[in-house]
Amino acid sequence: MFFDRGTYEEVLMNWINKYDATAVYWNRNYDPIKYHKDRRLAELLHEQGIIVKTFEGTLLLEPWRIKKEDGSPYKVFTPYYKAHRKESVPPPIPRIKEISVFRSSEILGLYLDELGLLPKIQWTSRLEEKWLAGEYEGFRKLQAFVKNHLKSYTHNRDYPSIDAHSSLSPYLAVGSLSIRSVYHFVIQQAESVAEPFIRQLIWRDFSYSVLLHFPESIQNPLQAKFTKFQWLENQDTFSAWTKGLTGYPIVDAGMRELWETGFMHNRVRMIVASFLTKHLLLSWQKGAYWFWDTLIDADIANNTMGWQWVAGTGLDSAPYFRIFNPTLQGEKFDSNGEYIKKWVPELQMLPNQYIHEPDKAPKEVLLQAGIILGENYPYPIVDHKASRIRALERYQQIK
DNA sequence: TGAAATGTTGGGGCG
DNA sequence: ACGCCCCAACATTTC
Repeated sequence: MFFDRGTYEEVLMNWINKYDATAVYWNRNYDPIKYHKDRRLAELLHEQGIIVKTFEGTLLLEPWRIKKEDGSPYKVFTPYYKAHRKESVPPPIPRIKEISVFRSSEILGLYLDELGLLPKIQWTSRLEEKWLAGEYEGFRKLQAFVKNHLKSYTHNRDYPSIDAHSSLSPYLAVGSLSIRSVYHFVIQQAESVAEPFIRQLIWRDFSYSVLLHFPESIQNPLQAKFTKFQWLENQDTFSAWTKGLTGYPIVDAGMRELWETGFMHNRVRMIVASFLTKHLLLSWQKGAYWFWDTLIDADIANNTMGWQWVAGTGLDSAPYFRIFNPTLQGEKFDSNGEYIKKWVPELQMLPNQYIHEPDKAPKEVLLQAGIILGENYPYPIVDHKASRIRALERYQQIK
């Protein structure tokens, strides 16, 4: 791998001239901005007489491949999924054994640290502990997942304290692991074992298909009527949310897991997103931007679709009245508080009975657990019942 | 990929 | 023994 500095057209043309390159190969990228940039680059290279070959390495099927009979894009997942399933996913291209281009010692790139991009403060150490980069590590995770967790995936995937997910999302997001390799590895298992996971992979294809047809949905609600929705502006509640200081343990645990590891369990992503948009009435765009900034697996299509789904502004999204109760969600999916205690250590001594609502615990119990509400753990920043009613009223106006 | 409110049923306590 | 009430427990409707 080599580094250089400059706009990518400049750098590439410079290298092409320097090494007399005759062809440039790359994998297509479907982030709308990058996609158009790549298209312009291809034209530029073409004009210069350079051969350009691009490949599919990001999705199971190209985002324009699955369309309804009338040629319009699917807007609902299940029919998309069925149509997708009728197509066959091409196998990955075999590994290239040898590239006879030039010796890598002849290439004069910059060293990574010459770019001045490495952080001066060592904030990445927790991330590096959890995530090893590269295809080898991604494939190792895939093997371990299929061997140990795929069978129980459907049953366990909603429980954040159980290690039942694949952990492949960062590798897929940055492209260090080919999704087609993942597909063809998983599909060797019995259909009933493989299919629930494949279905999740197809959500990813679906989100790219939607994004391709509605690129402005990164910024704007897919349902136009939500353009006039008045989200609140409140730096205090937003800041409490980002720091995991909302007083709702499951929300706080999720936000702190995100901050420390760049990852958050999917069930908890839905809970914290629902809390931001419904309980705090802060815009999903604000939440999406925070996720984009902090998630190691940040993926523009998945992120956009996920947030629009929760906020109820998307095409095939949760109805406006579907508001998660953070206490109930905690009780259902982290019943013994294991996940909460891992990420919110100040609640570690609190008995399970009160772990999802510390503010309901009797004084003696809190004292015993070393918790002083308002000092080392916050009171709930909003009242659940009141915020639920407030959100329903606001959303009702849009309906 | 919800939760709350409301409706229905049936067992048990009790006069 | 019987009717009445209470209220879980479950089902349905509504937001």
